[in-house]
Amino acid sequence: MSEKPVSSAGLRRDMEILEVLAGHGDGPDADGFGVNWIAQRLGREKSQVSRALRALEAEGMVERDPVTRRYRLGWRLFSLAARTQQSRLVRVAEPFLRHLATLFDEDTHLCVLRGEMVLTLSSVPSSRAYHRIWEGVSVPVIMAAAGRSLLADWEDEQIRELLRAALPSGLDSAIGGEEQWLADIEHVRTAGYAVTDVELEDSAAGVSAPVREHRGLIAAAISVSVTRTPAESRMREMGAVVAETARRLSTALGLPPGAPGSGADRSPDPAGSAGGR
Amino acid sequence: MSEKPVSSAGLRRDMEILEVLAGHGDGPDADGFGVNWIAQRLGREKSQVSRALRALEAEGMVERDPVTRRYRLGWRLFSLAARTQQSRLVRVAEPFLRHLATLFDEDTHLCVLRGEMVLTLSSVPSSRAYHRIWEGVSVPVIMAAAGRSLLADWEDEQIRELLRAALPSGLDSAIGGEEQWLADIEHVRTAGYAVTDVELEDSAAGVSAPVREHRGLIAAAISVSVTRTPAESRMREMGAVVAETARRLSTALGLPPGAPGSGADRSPDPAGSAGGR
DNA sequence: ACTTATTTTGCGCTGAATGCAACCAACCGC
DNA sequence: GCGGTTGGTTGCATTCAGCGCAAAATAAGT
Repeated sequence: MSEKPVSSAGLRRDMEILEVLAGHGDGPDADGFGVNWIAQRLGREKSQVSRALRALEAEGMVERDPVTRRYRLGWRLFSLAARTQQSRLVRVAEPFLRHLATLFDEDTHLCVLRGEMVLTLSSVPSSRAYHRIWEGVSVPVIMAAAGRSLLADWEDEQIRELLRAALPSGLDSAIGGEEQWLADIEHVRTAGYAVTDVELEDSAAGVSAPVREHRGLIAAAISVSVTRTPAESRMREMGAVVAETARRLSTALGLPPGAPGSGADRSPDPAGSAGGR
Repeated sequence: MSEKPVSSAGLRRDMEILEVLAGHGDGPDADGFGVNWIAQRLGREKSQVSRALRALEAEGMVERDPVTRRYRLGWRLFSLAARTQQSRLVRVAEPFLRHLATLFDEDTHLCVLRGEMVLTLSSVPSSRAYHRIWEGVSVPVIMAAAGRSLLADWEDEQIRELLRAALPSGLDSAIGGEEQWLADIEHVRTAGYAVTDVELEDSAAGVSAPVREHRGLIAAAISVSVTRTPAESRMREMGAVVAETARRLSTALGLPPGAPGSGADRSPDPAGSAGGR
């Protein structure tokens, strides 16, 4: 009659504490929070919070600045998440891919970037008959429909470098020149998806959108290949849907609500003058 | 003298469970883990694990596949992890790592010191095929390529202490003796980077350089592992580039242009942070 | 259907978390 | 130096929540 004894009290308390520590935005955001502040915010006993925090620290869930005595989230959370993110990606993405595959009735793929190659992790085929199996196959990033989405966070300079290295011959016209690429990528940054016309023979055209993991980095891309190219407007429609799906997948992977385009901080050029090769 | 009332029992149990869920590599890696398997692996009561998992699920720390009934880490954990200090560091460092990875076409890592272990925060793989995933994994500081860079600000005496504690057997020759270490570290202080020959099997050799945060303290290290060892001179070239990149990253983190060697204040007693005991 | 494998639940008992208050330690202005 | 204020830890009796055992429920084979 009272309530459900669903979750244990101690755990709930710990989670509340972690949530407070995670919550940037209110209070002295500067760095970390003191015991008293947390206790007051949760309406709990100081002693309780103090002890809980010491336990959490012993486990590495939080860490304490030795000088300011303030707590913040610890390395253990990061470590746990980082080790699992990889395997989690495919599993969590599957229903999203299937949704798109049935919605458009086109082959839908999940791709990741490895070096300068795009690796297809999983595919959901359309209802139409045989398809080429892409799972486990790598193709050069400039050839893949998902390429533009996967590179969206790269510095323009790095992209140019990659393109110049990967476009030895006069293929420029075939897959679009450097400027076309940069324009496409800018489109990914603003609109959230990419539209490609002609690249690999098998997947003539397609739309793709970047998927971000918990840290906000682009971890993968959803790519829908289109066999018979529809009208331009239709492609854009599809792109918007794919982008939205990719965004929801990102959230399911733990990406916090903020910074969808990751416009947060385009960090300064790491290359600089270090040209030596 | 029986035991230490360090950490609470329930929390420790929960952490052990999470650690099992994060640890893919043994057991039915495929998808999550069942209650029984976890209980057996931890040597705990099934009932205990069952209840703990339900509580963790209610908090979103783990999630259960409704059909296979297996557990795996949940969105809440990832969401929290995204807001750690380490995540911020990773996000800022990523383009710098990528720059090095493409420049050398070698795996590039960002590592931090945690107690006497080196935790790899993020890795950017080279174009060459499959590599071991190091993200979220810790290795002893004496085994890591980044170790020398991370310890560069320590007092010689403390380094000796650490080495003596960490070198129980006759490994000295394998990874270089005390004096070799101190010489290497002195090299980091003067030249800004470290070169290591043979440590972990997987990352045979590499170069690394320390990254400093706004106060000038070493917060992390960039480490480029080299699979096929190139000539000595080439390694030194790479070292210089890595050091320069690390310095740019430091600046991006808020380090003022001055005091690159941070000879400013060799902090008197960092020993307080010593881990287990 | 039966048998096995896996997970959940009921329930006394014990140990660990709770809350209060006292205690400790900085920090601040004077 | 002193009293005051803020921030954090510790001692201790009470009490409640988690523990383990075993039995019930559920799923999965055969």
